[in-house]
Amino acid sequence: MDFVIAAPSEFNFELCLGFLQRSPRELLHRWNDGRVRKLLQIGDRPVLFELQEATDSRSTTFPEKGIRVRVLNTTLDEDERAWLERYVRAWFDLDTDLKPFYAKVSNDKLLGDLVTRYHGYRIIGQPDLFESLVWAVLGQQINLAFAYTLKQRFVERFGTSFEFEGHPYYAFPLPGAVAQLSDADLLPLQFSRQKSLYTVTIGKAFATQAITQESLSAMTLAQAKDTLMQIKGIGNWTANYALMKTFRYKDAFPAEDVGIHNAIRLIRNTKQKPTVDEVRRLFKKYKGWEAYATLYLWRSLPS
DNA sequence: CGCCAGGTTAGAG
DNA sequence: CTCTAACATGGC
Repeated sequence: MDFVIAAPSEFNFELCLGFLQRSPRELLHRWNDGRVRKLLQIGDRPVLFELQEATDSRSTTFPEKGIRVRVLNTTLDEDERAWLERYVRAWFDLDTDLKPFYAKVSNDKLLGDLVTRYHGYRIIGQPDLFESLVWAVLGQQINLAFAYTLKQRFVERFGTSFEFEGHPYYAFPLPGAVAQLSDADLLPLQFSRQKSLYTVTIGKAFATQAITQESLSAMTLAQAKDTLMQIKGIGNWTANYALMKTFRYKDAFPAEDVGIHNAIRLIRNTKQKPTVDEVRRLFKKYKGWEAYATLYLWRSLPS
């Protein structure tokens, strides 16, 4: 079965696909020839779907810009189809109107050129809060390539997989499984003791429902951030990263992020990186769009 | 080899 | 409250 999801004109599928193709170690989706495939669980059923750009301006049966969704391994009923459509819309942040952001920063010193060059680039979300938080912890204080190595080992070892046409499709490890892990499981994957502790702590917080995605989704950004930061290992950077990627708060951004700092340094062509306080001051002019300012700065970084 | 990496915490001052 | 050391190892 397949269907098309309409996308706004400020959407560039290729750029967004580029983000998903960042690391050859990524196991949570596969890509090939302009298409991306991902495994989800609907209830207890594996659902494997494929996305590709849907552009056919000659047709009047679907919009000029859109994403074609094909479900590969099963058939969905109407409720499930609607659920998958919402998932994809959220994944690619299709419901955000970027016009006000572009208008705001079109002449900005840092972002002006970037929003022209990467017009239609959107925040690829991480719809699952647990996955968002653990991935952020893996990325703390190490280079992204190594973070992907850790994630690959973690997902291979503790996630579940579903085979289709000879390829495995992985799902992220569930909190219940992660809560039962220890240093003995994670240090061999080259987690630091700190990452090991933080990962298991987050697993326990979700497994015991001390934290639930549902309860956080009802909070304000400040409330959600405070709640998350009570968990050991989740600081301001991690909380904001997850809130930006999972709940898509447009005003969330990880001010401590070294990628933001380096992007600003490179655009300004200066030797010194800005301080966190300076970044916060700079970002005041992006009020309401801090998450997107962050995205475009990240995109500006070399490879 | 040396410096840096999509930070956070605990402890000192 | 602010500042600093420790974490821990790959990537380049």
